[in-house]
Amino acid sequence: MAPISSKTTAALPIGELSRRSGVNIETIRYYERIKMLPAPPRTAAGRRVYGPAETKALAFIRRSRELGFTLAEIRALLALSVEDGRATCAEARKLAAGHLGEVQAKIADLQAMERVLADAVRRCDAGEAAGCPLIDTLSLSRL
Amino acid sequence: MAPISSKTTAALPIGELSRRSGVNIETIRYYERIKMLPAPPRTAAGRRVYGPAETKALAFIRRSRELGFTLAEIRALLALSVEDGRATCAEARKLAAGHLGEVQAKIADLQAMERVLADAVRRCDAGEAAGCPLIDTLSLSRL
DNA sequence: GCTACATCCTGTAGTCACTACAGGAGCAAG
DNA sequence: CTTGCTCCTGTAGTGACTACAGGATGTAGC
Repeated sequence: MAPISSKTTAALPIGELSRRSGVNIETIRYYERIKMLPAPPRTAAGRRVYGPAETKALAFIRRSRELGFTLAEIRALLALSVEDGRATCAEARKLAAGHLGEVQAKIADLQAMERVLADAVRRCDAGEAAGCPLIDTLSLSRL
Repeated sequence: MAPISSKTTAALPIGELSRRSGVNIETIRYYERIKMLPAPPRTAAGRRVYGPAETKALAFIRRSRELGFTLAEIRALLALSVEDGRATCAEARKLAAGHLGEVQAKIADLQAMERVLADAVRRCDAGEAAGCPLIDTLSLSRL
């Protein structure tokens, strides 16, 4: 069995954290600048040293970004993640439900685009009479 | 019957063009600045006057934006729309097919997000044992 | 100790497609 | 003539990064 505190994430330089988290070095520094991530301790020479806390926060941010949350939303979620209790969870649920609605709306938008595009491409392949069906599709506006 | 050349779009000031096209005034001027739209003639006092050609170009751009094309892609499509011929149409088809692929990929991404979000919200409603299922979902990374 | 080379630092500017002013001029109606 | 609208230019801000420039530091081999 692995020891309780395995030292694999004990103290990482930014490059190693970047490699492990899949988050760009520049992006990590950017998160620090805009106060999404706490400023980590530094070596005598001024290099950042990341511990488990920062590593976890970054993983949280990355995961949230993958789910499409904005940085503003993630800031709120991060604040909620340190507290706990029923009210906190309800707050988080509300944020996520709102975001879920936006995701679903965006899917619907994209599916509408997909239908029109697929149809135009198909008509292009079918080789219609006059002109290009694709250009024609873009030219007609329903106004 | 309406006369062959109805004068409804003969010469519009920018505000009217904006209202009819649904494109923001600032956006129309922005398109002119980045050369997406040709610079229209001006009145003696320097005000823009839009004719049918500009109106059509703007409608083309708007329609293309609604279908998710980038301005760079639209620039290419606009160039193609003035030419014609089989090669031109094939070129347009290629652009649209590429874009269609991107749209489909984005839909797949969003659907993956949707699944995870919907599941997390559902588990939140179910009132699980320890902690908030939503925060937990965001905390665990598969790395 | 010296030389490469990798990694890190700060700070600034660029990306995309707008959007929002500030500060001023022109025009139409009452 | 004043009120209020539309229009003009030019600049700066948005979100979420990304890409340098120009320099300091760390590490490995000789």
